[in-house]
Amino acid sequence: MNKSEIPHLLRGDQNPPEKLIVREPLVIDDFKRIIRDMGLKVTKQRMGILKSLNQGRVHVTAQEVFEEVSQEYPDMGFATVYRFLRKLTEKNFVTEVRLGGQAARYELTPKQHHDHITCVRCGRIVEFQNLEIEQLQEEVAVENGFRLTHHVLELYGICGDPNCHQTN
Amino acid sequence: MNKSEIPHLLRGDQNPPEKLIVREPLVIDDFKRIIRDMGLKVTKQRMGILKSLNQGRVHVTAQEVFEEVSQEYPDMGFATVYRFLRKLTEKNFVTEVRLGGQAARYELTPKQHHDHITCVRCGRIVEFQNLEIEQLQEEVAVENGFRLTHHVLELYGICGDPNCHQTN
DNA sequence: CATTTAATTGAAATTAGTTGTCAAAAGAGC
DNA sequence: GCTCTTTTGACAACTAATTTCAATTAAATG
Ligand SMILES: [Mn+2]
Ligand SMILES: [Mn+2]
Ligand SMILES: [Zn+2]
Ligand SMILES: [Zn+2]
Repeated sequence: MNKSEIPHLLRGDQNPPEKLIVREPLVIDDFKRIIRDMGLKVTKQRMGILKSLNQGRVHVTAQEVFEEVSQEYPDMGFATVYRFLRKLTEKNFVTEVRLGGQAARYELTPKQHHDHITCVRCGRIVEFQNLEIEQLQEEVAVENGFRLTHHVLELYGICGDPNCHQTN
Repeated sequence: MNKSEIPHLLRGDQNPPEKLIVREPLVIDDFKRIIRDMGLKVTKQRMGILKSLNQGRVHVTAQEVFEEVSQEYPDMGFATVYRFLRKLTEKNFVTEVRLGGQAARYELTPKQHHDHITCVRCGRIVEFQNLEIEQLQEEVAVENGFRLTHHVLELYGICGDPNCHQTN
């Protein structure tokens, strides 16, 4: 990874930032538990999809999951990925992130709720948590006579990478 | 409109709420000015699209615009609506609102920036403005080494309409 | 007003992402 | 292993949006 991509270095901070959103990696047995908790059968395809979500990049598309799992199970179908991602999302084991009309991205739902800020130049996604904003959203809902169920907060901007600051 | 759909009445407020986001209706000459400002030719299709956006419902889909303009110009094509809405959006005369993977909705960009809260039961969309949240978004961006360009904040919940409170 | 020219149009094809269908394959309980 | 039900992959279908292209039209020019 290019050092210039790391904002805290550009800002001259002394220590690397703690990753804001903590993810405790899962093991094989966790995958099985997740699948059985949903009342579904454990299959190699489903195990592969969870394994793929659990390692490597965090916000992946169905396409990316498909490609990754296909390495191990070459005759897996697209539909299986979409179907299982949908189930996981319904049961909140996975969170769907939709960035501006593009393909949906998926991540294993971490303990802490968070939102995202995306670089419009390089596509880098940074996670953040802001309890003040969360609280204010509740207030806005009440003021308008709503009971809040969920929200989508996506920030877009230009990140600290010098490549992303080109004026063109 | 059903009285029970109006949150301020349910909350027992004395006066109807001022519409938070003010929209000064445009006239024919404004449409022409908008089109010419973009360096485009004035056509009856484009005039019809702007007229449609200017009257009636605020957050409309391309489909809805197409249907409305088709009444007057029955042989207008879909592509014309999409093309012009895209141009208008690029030039910020129109704002695209995307609610959860559905078809994009469009509105003439009003003077004041605002966000939306949508009822997950009846689909009603209410506009709001919260400068505190806007400010906090800026701070979040800076903290993460970003220069903020824009954001998407969509709240979802259950509105004041009794029909929307059914526990089913 | 007529001529010219480049922009715009509608129809249809195309794309991207996702969902539905269905017969064959494969888990899970016995 | 046998049975029953779920799950699967292939492929069709679907939705929203975009692209292509020949015909039409706005508008600049004289
Ligand atoms: Mn995330
Ligand atoms: Mn609005
Ligand atoms: Zn960047
Ligand atoms: Zn409602």
